[in-house]
Parts: sequence; structure tokens; C-alpha cells
Amino acid sequence: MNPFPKKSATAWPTMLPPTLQQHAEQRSFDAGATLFRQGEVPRSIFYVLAGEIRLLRRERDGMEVILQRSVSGFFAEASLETEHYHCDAVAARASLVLSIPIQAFREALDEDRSFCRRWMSLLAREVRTLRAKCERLCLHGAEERILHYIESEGMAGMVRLGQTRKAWATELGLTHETLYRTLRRLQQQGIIRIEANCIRLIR
Amino acid sequence: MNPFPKKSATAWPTMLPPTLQQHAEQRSFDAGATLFRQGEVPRSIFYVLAGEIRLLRRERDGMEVILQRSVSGFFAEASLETEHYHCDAVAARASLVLSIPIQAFREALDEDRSFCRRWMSLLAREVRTLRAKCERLCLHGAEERILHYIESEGMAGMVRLGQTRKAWATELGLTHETLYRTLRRLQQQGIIRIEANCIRLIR
DNA sequence: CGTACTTTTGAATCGCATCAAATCTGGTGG
DNA sequence: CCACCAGATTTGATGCGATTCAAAAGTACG
Repeated sequence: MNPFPKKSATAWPTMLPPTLQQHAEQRSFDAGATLFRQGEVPRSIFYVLAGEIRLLRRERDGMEVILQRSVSGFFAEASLETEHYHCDAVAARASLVLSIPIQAFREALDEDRSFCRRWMSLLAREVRTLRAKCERLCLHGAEERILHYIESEGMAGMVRLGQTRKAWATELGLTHETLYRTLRRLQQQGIIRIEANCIRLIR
Repeated sequence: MNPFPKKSATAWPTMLPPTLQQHAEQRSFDAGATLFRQGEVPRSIFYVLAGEIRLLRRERDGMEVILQRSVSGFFAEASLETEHYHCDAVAARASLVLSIPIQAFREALDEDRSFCRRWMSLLAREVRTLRAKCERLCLHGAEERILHYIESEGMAGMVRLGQTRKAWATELGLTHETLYRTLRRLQQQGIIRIEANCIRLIR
């Protein structure tokens, strides 16, 4: 059932200082499992080793918005500062996660200057990514958003999609139908080239 | 011409440690003045004392997107980590700004633990704000975005707009026409109440 | 008092969401 | 190994809502 053996060979995150590694507990989640729910009090910081965790918020009408997708690394970084979670965390696939007690984490930030620097750098990177995403979502037109995504998330005019197109559509603030159609049109016009889950910008 | 006297009575930010206050230089900008441009190398961290600074990026078609609006406090926080600015900074009105050499700032973060904590807390808050904004922009429909804004940016179902409605429309990813129309409709339906630059959610 | 910008409203258009349905895919269990 | 199922992918038709273009009235500021 669980695809991850207890003693996993997965690379331990180099970012984590030794002190914290002692406190870190490895946990596995089946697809669909909930790590935490909106409103709960944060007790741990999580680090994805394998699989995929999604932060999502459910709207009035039942629609759910994906706030963050994590395939590797920390997620819900802001929960370090908050009294309550602002969203749910759900395993999109079977996943392996490090769980670090929040108290130990705070102490490590206080004591380990190098770790603290890396943490700030991580937060700053998150801010930049989110700003780029906001900029993209402010664009009207499916085409513009897709091209903006390739340019800002990809390297050298090429992105590797680590998700289904349906999920990508949600991230772009579009319906999946519109995404499919626009992709097809862009390819027909010779603006992009699609191979498996790589999309390349021509020119 | 310049509305701010050299020796301003503006409250010095309590957040800034004494060491940094020595390095901080007070500068004033006329409306429309540019603080920095996309691509330039960050040499200072800025702190708004008065006025309004906008971070904006210009798109291919000449349209500009407002990435951040700062009326008070730090802005372009992520520039601490980057080689180049990713956007322009422009004074929307005559503004008074503290300019802190980036090197001194980094040293203060390293040496002053309390300041470092507050800086991380500030970054985390920024992450949460930006996530909320992304969530909002993913909503289809002008009405939903407006209500989401009031609920998440306001307090007790009420927001005070510190900007023109036109600018607000841009922040919501809408045209100003749509914003005006939707506001009128919402008010007619008795869902919101508009007074000057306060908008209140009924019930 | 004039200029620039915001606010407001109108009409026409276009693009995206929506509903519907068929096909394809990967994973499950018999 | 195959049948089956849930979900992703793909395409079509339709309607609504946001954009767009246009223009007038209001407002702030020098």
C-alpha cells in the first residue's frame, strides 16, 4: 500500500542543520490524505521529500483554489508566524514528508545563523515567485498568461510541467478547456512546440 | 516644490535598529520620479516614510502592472537577495523615503537577532498577503474578487481604500469600467455600502 | 481657469466559462 | 492479463460577462 519504506533512501535535505535533523520525523501520506486543515494550530514545519503536497482553500461555491504546490522542499512557510493555518494541505499523490516541531525550528533559526540566512533567502524567493504569479494573473487573455508562464517559470524559453494540464489551468486562472484550446492554437501558429510535458517557445 | 522639509517630523521606524539608523539616508522624490529601474543592481533597501511608492513592470504592449504599493514600510524586500531589480519603482505622489545601504542592512541582519526575527516575520506576512492576492485573482467574476478583497484585506467587513478606484481595478485584475459597474450593482443590491473611500459589507 | 486625471455611463464585440460528450490514460482488482 | 473505472484530455456549441471603444461629467491641482 505505502510505496515508501520506513527507511527511505531519499536524500536528506542539505538545508536542514544537524540539530533539526534530530527532531525531524519522517511521515508518509497516501494520496488524498490531509496534513492539516484551515484553522488548526501549526505544530510542525513540513518538508516534502517525495510526492506532492498541495495547499488549497475552498471557496463558498465549493470550488477549490490551489495556493501552492510542493514537490520538494518546505511549504506553508508562512505558518511559522501564524496562530492558525489559512488553508488545507493535502497529498496529491502518495508522499513522503519531514515533520519538524515548530518550537525546535524557531530555536534553530535563532541559533544557526547560516540556516537563518538560507531561510530568509527562501522566503525572499517565494515572494518573487508569488509576485510573478500575480503579475501573470493580472494579464487578460489565456495566450498572454501561458507565454508569461513559460518565460518566467521556464528556462531558456522552455518549461517542464510537473503537473497535469488541468492543474496547470487552475494555476493560470483558466478553465482546462480554454488551456487546451489555446495551447493547440499556439502550436498551430508555430509559437510554441509541445512534447510530452515539455513546452518550448519557438523563435 | 518639495512638500517635505529636510528635518521631517515623520516618525522614525521603530523597526530599524540604531546601528542602521546611522546609515539611513532620508531622500525625497517628486511625484513620478523613479527610484530604480528594472535591471539595475540593488544598492539600497528602501523604507517609505510618507507618500506612495509603486513597483511596476511594463508588459510588451505598454500596459503596466502594479506589483506592489507601499504607503509605509519596506518595499522590494526581495531585492536583498537578487542581482538585479525585476521591476521599476516609481513615486506615485511626492514621497519621503529612507535609503539604507544594502551592505549595512545585511550586516544588521546578521548581528541583530531581534531585527532579523522582525525581518523574517515581515517576509512571511508578505508571502501570506501575496497568496491571498493570487487566490483572489484566480476567481472568475468581478463580484467575487471585490467581495474577496473586502473580506481578506479589510477588517470586520470594511476596507478603507488608500488608492483610486482605477488603481484598485488594476490590482483586482479588472478594467476600471467593470469595477465601477460592479460596485454600483452590488450597492443597488444592498450587498455593500460605499462611503467616500470606505466600502462596507452589509451583514 | 485650464489641464490632466478620475469617475461614470453607454453600446458593441470578443473571449472565456459553461455544459456536453467522446476518447484516452493510468492504475485497480478480478 | 484483461476488464474496468476514475480522472485527464480533447473537441463542439452556446451564452454571458468582461473588455473595448467612446464620450461626458466630476475633481484635484497648479
